[in-house]
Amino acid sequence: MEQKIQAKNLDEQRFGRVLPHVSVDCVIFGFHENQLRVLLLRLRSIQEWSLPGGRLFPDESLDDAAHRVLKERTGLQNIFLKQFYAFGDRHRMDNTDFHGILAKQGIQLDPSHVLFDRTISVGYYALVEFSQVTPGLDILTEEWRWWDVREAPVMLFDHNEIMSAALKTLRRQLRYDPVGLNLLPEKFTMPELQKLYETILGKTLDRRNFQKRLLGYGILKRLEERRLGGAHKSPYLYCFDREQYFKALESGLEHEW
Amino acid sequence: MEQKIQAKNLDEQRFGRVLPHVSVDCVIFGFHENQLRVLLLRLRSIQEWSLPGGRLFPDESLDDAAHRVLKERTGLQNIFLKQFYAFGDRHRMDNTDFHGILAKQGIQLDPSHVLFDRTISVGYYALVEFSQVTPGLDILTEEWRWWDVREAPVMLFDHNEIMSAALKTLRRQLRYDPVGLNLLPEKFTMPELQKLYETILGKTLDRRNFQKRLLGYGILKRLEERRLGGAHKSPYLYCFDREQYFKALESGLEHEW
DNA sequence: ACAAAAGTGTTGCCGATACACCCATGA
DNA sequence: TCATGGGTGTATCGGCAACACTTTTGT
Repeated sequence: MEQKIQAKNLDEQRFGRVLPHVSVDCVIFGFHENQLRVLLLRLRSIQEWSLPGGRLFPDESLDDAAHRVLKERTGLQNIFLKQFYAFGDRHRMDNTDFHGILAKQGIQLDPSHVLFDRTISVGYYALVEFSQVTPGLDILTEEWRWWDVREAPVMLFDHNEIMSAALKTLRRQLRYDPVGLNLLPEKFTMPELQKLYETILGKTLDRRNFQKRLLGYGILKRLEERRLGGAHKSPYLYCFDREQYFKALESGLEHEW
Repeated sequence: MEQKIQAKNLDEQRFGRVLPHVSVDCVIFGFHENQLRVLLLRLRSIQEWSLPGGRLFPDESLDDAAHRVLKERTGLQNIFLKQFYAFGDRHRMDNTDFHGILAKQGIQLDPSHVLFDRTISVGYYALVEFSQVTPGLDILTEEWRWWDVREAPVMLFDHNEIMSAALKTLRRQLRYDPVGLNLLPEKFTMPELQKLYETILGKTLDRRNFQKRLLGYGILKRLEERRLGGAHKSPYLYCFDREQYFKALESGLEHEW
């Protein structure tokens, strides 16, 4: 009975007023301790981890839905968020036996329930500043965690594939996306920025050439401060010159990596 | 009565077994007489032109649906086809009064009919060889026509926006897509290939540099033949070295335009 | 023979890479 | 004082753009 009520709540709160056959999934990237990470969550009673996602309300655009999911998951608004691909394989959801899982909990849902629909998912990727994120748990979510992209677990449905596609897009888009601005804190050093690029690209870059290049874009401001406490020579702090940054992005940051 | 039957047919043939809320739309590019063209069609009783599109059968992937639409429209199979964006604005279909149009014909459909659903559309673009296309008319289609992309008419829904987005993607993807191979006939001259690129990019290119660059990729084979009948010096004919082409595409054709 | 189009070669510039030296800091 | 990391400068190389001359063809 308890369970039945829960199923009913679940239905009304999450699935009562949503469109069938369409969803959004967000690959939320963060950067911490020199690792590129993704925010994943594990749904109640489901073993596999999954990407934060959700369905559309009838009056909501795809973009709005993605922003809403992001806000529900990270508490953040006005985040950099970009659609990158729609996943529509016929059997993309076949690896999960929802009926079995729910049955074990004594939850019965009609076979025509939205949850079992064959669904096209539109993928978005987000760049967020790690330290600002404090995900909340909702009724469906049992656990959340940041994973190193290289060590991501087996996920629900085709979510591993979606994550890989997001990463690939991110790499190709490095020139056009405000990567540093969104993934790093307000102030950062040149080596830190370089580490971010190296981590995303998965290869090392020449220190001197990197600095010349990035400064060449004219989108960084060097501050008077330096980062103290390091074991060696203290590096300068930089921040983004937002006005210049967005101006530069429109024309693309040229150059290949 | 006649009309009612038609409405019923329409329903069974086209909408009886499809998913609601999702569709695909194809921007089909061709090249003819030095113009980049798109294949548009006009649906029966609807004034505006539209992109060829359709809904998904329950057992069909997005890609399969796009290929099916393409085949229905052009008779072509194994065509270069690429997904480029999902369009999901809340009001993207608001500019058309289906109820009014159908009412004028005496066709009554239930307000919950799939046709009136709020729909997310996944955009694909295709590159086809103009001369090979012979579109067929189906029960819903009244007229089809190739339009110069620069002179496309006002279209249904947000189809103008979808077409623009496709064109923008095509330009950015010039390096990665087998543009020439799909849009030109088997054999072609260097000036013809250059015209294609110039038309897509919307700007003129230096003849000598263009030739050096394209030949530099090592994906073209020069034939012994020349194109005769021109008023002046007869140019060589080329064809693609398919093996080399696909090998080169994997690494990307480098270089920016 | 002449006009118009097509084939080919050379130069110079700019950006990216490769590489070396000096400086600051904490242990 | 030394090891380590951070700041800065220079030489070279390659790709692309700019550009000119010759050849072919139909009229």
